[in-house]
Amino acid sequence: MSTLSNSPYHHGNLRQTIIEVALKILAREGASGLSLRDLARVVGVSPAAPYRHFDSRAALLEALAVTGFQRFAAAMQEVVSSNPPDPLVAMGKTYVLFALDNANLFRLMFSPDLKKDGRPGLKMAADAAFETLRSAVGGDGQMNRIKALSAWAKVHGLAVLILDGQIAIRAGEDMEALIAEIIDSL
Amino acid sequence: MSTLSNSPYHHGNLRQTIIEVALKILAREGASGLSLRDLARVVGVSPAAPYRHFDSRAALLEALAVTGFQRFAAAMQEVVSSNPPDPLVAMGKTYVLFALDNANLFRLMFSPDLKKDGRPGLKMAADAAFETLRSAVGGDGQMNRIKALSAWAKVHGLAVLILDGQIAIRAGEDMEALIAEIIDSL
DNA sequence: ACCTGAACACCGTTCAAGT
DNA sequence: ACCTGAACACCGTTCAAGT
Repeated sequence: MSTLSNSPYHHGNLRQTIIEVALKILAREGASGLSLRDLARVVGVSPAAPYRHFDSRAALLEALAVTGFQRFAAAMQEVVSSNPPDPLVAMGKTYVLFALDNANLFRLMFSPDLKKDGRPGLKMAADAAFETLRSAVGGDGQMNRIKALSAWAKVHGLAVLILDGQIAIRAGEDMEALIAEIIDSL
Repeated sequence: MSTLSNSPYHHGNLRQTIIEVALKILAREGASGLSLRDLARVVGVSPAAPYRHFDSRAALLEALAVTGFQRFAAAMQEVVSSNPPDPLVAMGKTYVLFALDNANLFRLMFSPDLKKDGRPGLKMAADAAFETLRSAVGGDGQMNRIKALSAWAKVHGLAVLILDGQIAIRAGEDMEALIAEIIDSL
């Protein structure tokens, strides 16, 4: 049971609170706008407090990215479970829409700075998420490696280019329809 | 003619010197490892000196990214000029190899933080580079918009996934051969 | 066990002042 | 015109000290 104390962070929930607030700031400002000191200020805690729960800023970002991969994997699982007529196409659309709906989180998941640190938890979460993809797509042996990589590259590239604003919508065009047209050619 | 003075930056070449040194640091450390103060130290100038030539750190990064898009466009022009049997495939391979050979520069060119600032020079350089692509590929009207975007997404996605280490090489496999196999299916 | 306060070594940026 | 020196408001991180 939670107490009515106004210093609830002695009760072990600071870590979770930090992650939740950080996810909100990330969604609004992007990773570069997420500072540990500012985060501590928002949460109402001293600048040193987050270090009880995360080794470093990079460790916090890793935790956020891991959350992102888990949500991503869940979205993929869900669309597969719904037994769509063409699973590959359905997953491709979900992949791109997830990126658009979680733009800054998606960018963090593939951030080179995070990868540079070689954090093992991130790679594990990413591998787990993509294993979900692989098993759904190649589980029956219908696709070879080259075809699977081609499909992945196309879907991922589409997501990244739209996020970057490189693929812009034209007058009278609908982004979801455009995505569907491109993914349908898988 | 250059002087033998040991303070050559009164002669108007500090801007160019900064860009050259910054490109080297970028290649080694990535954008997050490029600090203006460190850069000034390496060049042998005060921390405020770069501000005579660049409005901000973001303005310097933009200049580097613009240089990147110019080199990228030049690489694309060159491969088209060599009249390859299949221009689309040849450009695709050059696209991916450029990304691998200039990893940190390529990442900067598509950096969300840079885009976030809405710097107009960056968008112009990017548009010019991709116009080169478009005119080479769609100039004869053989490709429609969907096919062109599909090819672009696939090539760009392949580059990004390899850079991120998501597409790893297997035993006895050669990365260039793998790229060729994937691009050949364009 | 968990958090605070103060400190250290950095940043990006500005601005008066020097040549 | 171009650069310096010093300052300001920030960082991430560490560490002794408090409860």
